[in-house]
Amino acid sequence: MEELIKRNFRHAMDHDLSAAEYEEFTSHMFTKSYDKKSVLFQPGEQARYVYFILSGSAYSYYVNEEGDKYAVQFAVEGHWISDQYSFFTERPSLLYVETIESTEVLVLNREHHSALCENPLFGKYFRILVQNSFVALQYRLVKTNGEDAEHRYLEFSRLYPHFVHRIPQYLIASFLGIKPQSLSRIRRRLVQG
Amino acid sequence: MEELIKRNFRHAMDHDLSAAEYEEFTSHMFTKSYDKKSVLFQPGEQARYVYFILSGSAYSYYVNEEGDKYAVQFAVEGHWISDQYSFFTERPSLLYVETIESTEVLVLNREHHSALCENPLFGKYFRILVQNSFVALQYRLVKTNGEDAEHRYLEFSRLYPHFVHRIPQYLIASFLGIKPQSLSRIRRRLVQG
DNA sequence: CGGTCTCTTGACGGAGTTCAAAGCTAGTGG
DNA sequence: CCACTAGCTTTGAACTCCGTCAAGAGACCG
Repeated sequence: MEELIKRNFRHAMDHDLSAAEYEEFTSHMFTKSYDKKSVLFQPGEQARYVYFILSGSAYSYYVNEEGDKYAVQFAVEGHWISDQYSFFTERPSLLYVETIESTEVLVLNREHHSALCENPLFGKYFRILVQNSFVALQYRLVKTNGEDAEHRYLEFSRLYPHFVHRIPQYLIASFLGIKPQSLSRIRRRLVQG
Repeated sequence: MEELIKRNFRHAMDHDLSAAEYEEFTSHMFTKSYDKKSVLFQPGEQARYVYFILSGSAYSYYVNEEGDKYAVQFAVEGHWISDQYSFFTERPSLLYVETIESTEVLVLNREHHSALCENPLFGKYFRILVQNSFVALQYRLVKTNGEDAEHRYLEFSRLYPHFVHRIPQYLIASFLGIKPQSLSRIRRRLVQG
């Protein structure tokens, strides 16, 4: 777990956490374990926590009025996940967050998040996380809007190769905005011709 | 212009700018005028400025490899516009920003933006702006992904009623991810049936 | 008044959905 | 350790929405 967090800081900010910094950073978080397919929170509730995944995987998704499910974000070891909208505005979440596999997370609540942000190092770290979320979302909008499903799938495979064989196809389909049947057909086309 | 900015602060943060604060906020910005259809910056360039619109309107958009154009954001008086990704990361922009009408803007560059952020009041203001951008983008993804074009258009009309009769239809179509012909047919259906 | 830009309308085609059913696979309990 | 089941993936056929191509009608500006 220590190595995972330090690597995350190195990757996001080119900064090696000292022992004291690591201590401060993790002092108010606690670990929690979930079975597969556990719901961490749902629409209506506030997202009171952000979760750092230590092992396993989770995803956030939305269900529209017709009952169709659409994945918003996938997260594996070393990723953060939550509904940032709800977490920051304290308004009810629009999203579910649910584990895919059996998963262990570090939990951070809003008060401790704010407290950590008083330290410029951690403030900057969390600002970069928000910025990265924004960038990923805009990139997704820009690169997938107006492309057909095959392009979207190829782009997804290129960006997240480690997800392709780890996340169930019906979830990838819901991320791409298509039905599992369509993704199955696309994959067949790509293999055959 | 003064009223526009003060209203913006009131709306974003419930804060009434004092004369001194207003002075500090605007001291390093300058105004600039553009004809309609002027390009403020394009892909490849860095977005070195953020623009606050005093009068007129502008939008950001993306052009894919096939040459199709997709609007990302519209902005009228009292809105900010830029490519935040490029502005914050200093990497080349993915987007165009272009005026729709003849438009007057306040211009703020990165150095002065950083300087303003040293003041906690303005730091918070700009953090809220980024947060709002993120929220709007996620909301758009969540509310339009998987809906048909008619739903997307109705949602757009509901969220931005003032845009519907001010932004040309072919730009609204490009925002919705459809062709102008399709939007025309959708509008006819809505009026008739 | 002529030219360009925008919006409308029609006919056809293609990508993705829906409905339905069958094959796989992994996890569970006997 | 096997058998069964529930959930995931694949496949087929009919249908729907939107895109493409093409052409015409308005609107705006010089």
